[in-house]
Amino acid sequence: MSRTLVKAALAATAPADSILLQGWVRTRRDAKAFSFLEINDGSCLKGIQVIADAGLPDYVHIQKANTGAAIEVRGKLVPSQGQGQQWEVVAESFKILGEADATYPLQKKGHTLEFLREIAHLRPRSNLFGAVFRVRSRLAFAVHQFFQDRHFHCVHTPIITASDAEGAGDMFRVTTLDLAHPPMTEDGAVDVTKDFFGKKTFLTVSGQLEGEIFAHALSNIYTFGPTFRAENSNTSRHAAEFWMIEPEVAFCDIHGNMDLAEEFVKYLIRDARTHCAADLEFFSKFVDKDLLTRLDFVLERPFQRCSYTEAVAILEKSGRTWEHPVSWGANLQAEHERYLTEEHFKCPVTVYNYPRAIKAFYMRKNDGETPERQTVAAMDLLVPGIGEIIGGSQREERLDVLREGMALHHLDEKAYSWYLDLRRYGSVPHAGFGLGFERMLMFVTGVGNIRDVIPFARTPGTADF
RNA sequence: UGCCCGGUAGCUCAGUGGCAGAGCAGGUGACUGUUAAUCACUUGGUCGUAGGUUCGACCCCUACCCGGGCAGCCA
Repeated sequence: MSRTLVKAALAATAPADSILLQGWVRTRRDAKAFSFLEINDGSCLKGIQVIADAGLPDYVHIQKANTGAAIEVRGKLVPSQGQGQQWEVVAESFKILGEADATYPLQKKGHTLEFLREIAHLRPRSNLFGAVFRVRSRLAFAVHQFFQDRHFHCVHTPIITASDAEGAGDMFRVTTLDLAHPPMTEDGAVDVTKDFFGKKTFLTVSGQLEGEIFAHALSNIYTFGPTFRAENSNTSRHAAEFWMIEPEVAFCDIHGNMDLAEEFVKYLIRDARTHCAADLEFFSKFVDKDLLTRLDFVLERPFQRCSYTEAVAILEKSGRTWEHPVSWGANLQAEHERYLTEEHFKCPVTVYNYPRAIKAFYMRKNDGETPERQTVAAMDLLVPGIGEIIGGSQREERLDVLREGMALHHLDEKAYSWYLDLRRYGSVPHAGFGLGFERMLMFVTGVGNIRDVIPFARTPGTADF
């Protein structure tokens, strides 16, 4: 007999004489003559109720069917006599596959997220984390579907990179050298030519530069992979290892880029609303009461757009006193971004055209501006509750202007010869952005800490499991 | 990295310079359909660690460790 998933059993349209369930016991309630078991197999949020009559030959083992135990049940799927569920299974035989004794940490009651983080190997068996990781799986699929439907090609950019100045933060060093006894050069430095790659290498902080290469060949591309930042960031929205989606589009400017970002974010929300309805309702009930109304509101109205210069004017006119002063040329701080998206616009907002001095070298210089107010075609998509969820830009496609930008940022052209070549041979306007997958999941689920939307979080001082 | 809050039973927490507490979980029993079942009884403690103050410290002080929040950095 083949296994029936709980999800399929609960969705049955007719009784079944004989089904096989396999899963984990969530709870057991004993009466004198029978026991109720709730079995969950992760296929969906809900479990299915199983009734084991005391007359069953296996019934002597029922005491081993504790919360957490793995169990196999054969029986009939019948309409439930009780309230609360349409179907239930009358057991004809059951087998304990894996016992769980009283030390099983997941109780039949609510646990704090902090406690569950410490038992990350068991937390996917909880309602909340089961739901989070089902949504994560679905949205990972939706990312590919969105881009594939629009004729984007998926590019697997390298995890290990030798360029150490991509401008997106501190990097993790990759080496096979013996750190206790590294090979040394004559002048007393570590001899990196003896390292595995013959040079210093790091974990990637972005696939963008390599993505640009492929956009200049396949036109529309995206990457979706792990990204590593060695920043000592201790906040609810930073992880040292996270997943990022980076589309790169040839023949596209900053406005097309903002359009794509908005369409993408809305697509993912809509996909979760459609395909993860039960899980989202669970979040709405237990995590964030306003979740569903907020998601629907976001789907309905266009995202606001405002230039950095307009944003600064809005902040100056707000009458607020800021911890970090607002002035043209300074970066927008979290308090400013929160004000814009949560109070002023009360919806997602894309801020674009930032001062050149505070942005990366590869962002396209805007024409016709004064040196004092020189901007680049950068954009950040801010959402309520999280802040920046997307950062991107139109890239500088003009060789001379790009070289000027590199000089401004004190970058060595030799290290970027291949990047400059893209501007020498068939250069085209192009643009792209990076979406933080975990931040998107936080927004869609309402879960407030990035450590709770990634299976095994890597943060400063923590790399367990 | 800085500032702030916390660490007491398996979990969530209360507590007070003078005998270590509750709810849930676990155990035993009861219960003819329960559904975070219910009812009765019950086991369970290095009060984060190390010093210090004190007749006496879970409580006050210092350092450290761990967790969380916020900020910076960013996605």
